[in-house]
Amino acid sequence: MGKAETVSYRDVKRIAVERILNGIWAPGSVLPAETEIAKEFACTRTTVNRAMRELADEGYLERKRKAGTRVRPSPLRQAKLAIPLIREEIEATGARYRYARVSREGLAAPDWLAARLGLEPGAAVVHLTAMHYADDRPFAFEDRWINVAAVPAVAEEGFEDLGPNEWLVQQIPYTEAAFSFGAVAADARLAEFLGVAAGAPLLSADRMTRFREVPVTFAVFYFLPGYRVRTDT
Amino acid sequence: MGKAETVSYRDVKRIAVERILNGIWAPGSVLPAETEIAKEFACTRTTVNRAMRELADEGYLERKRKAGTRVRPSPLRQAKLAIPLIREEIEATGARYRYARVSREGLAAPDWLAARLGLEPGAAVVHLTAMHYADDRPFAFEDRWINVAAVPAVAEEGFEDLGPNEWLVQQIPYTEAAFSFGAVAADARLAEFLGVAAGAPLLSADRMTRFREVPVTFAVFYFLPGYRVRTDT
DNA sequence: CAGTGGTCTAGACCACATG
DNA sequence: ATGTGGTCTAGACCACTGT
Repeated sequence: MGKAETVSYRDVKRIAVERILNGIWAPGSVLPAETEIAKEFACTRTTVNRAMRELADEGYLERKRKAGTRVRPSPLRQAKLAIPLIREEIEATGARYRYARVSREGLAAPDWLAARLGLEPGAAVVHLTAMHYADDRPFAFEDRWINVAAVPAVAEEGFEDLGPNEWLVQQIPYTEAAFSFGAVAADARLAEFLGVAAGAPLLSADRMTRFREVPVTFAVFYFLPGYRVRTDT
Repeated sequence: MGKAETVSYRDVKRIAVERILNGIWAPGSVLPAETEIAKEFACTRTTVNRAMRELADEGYLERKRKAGTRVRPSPLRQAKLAIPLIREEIEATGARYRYARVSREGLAAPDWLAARLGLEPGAAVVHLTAMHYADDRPFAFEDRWINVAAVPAVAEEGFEDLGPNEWLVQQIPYTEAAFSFGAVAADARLAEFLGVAAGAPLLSADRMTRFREVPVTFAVFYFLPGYRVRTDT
């Protein structure tokens, strides 16, 4: 009658989550062994294993050999952030994106930057500032430093037309990045460029990027008051 | 001579990432079919499949049935955020955590809240405000609304000693949450509680929580200037 | 030591999307 | 129509770790 032919790992996941939510598998308690569950569901252990592995990834379960699988006493809270790629973010709203370079300068890394990136003091860097507009309204101000040793071609690039992010993605597509978010008050320069009052609260987003452990770039974006970063979920 | 006995999906992943970073498998290009790769690595397709599936999860690859596996033209940037559980965050720094309720009030949901949570207008809610201290210095101000229908026991709870987050986790351990971050200026009340000047830039973190689609709670946390949220990576 | 999860193999069928 | 990934089965050996 039913259409059940084979049991999918999705089925196992669904039912397992149901049991966790219902408290049938209570927080902290140990689940039956994979072989047991496989027997109950009439599927192979491989299938159960995949289901349980994913549930562990998702923060529901904790697994240890010999000790077994247990329901996380307090659920692991994790959220995925989609990284704001400014151009796409603006165009997704239907607005027209515009980039404008403010300044570009090659110089020796100041101490704070060298310390932050782990560069030798005085290493060559390029300092770049730029504005991003949505339909000609200010959207974000970018303040970026690029490690010349990591991307020698940056010495020849003026960034007049192409934003540094898009340029860098062409040069070094795959990098590791660390982010942080905070609130800062607009100083006179930021206030002018963003068209807000001095002291206005801005969301600042730092981004540190490495390629094979080598620091590539450190960028700070300042967003207009009211802008929010959201999780996908 | 070598110790190679079997090929692990980790080996496949490692080598695949290496090839992507080296440009051997260039952005946008199509990889050989799983059966081909399995032949090359002298392992089963199952093993290749797991490696490729995880690399797709991690943002390196894009997979489609028939079309095959290709290297993401521009890498998918995603970051994992560990959710700030204030008590743990404070205690992790070695500071002493202290919670203090500011106010608690049962009332009908105001329109903006009903709209935001998807409640019927006038639904019963509890409004709670509280302070979180680190070593008796202000750390964050919490402004929270709880849907009584989702957690009837909240009607009996005063939150004098136990913070709402910890209480809620006991009541409903497994929930779905959506977050957003932004910058706001401290109003007079926030300035007083946090010990900063009015207008100071504060990081605000919203958190909307549901259980089986039912809205449970909406909370906003305001953090002192200087506070930053970081990704794990 | 012994039990549990971690992983690989070998083979099969299926679903989907492209041409 | 056909090729590619998606998934399941059945069985095996191994690695870790609690007792």
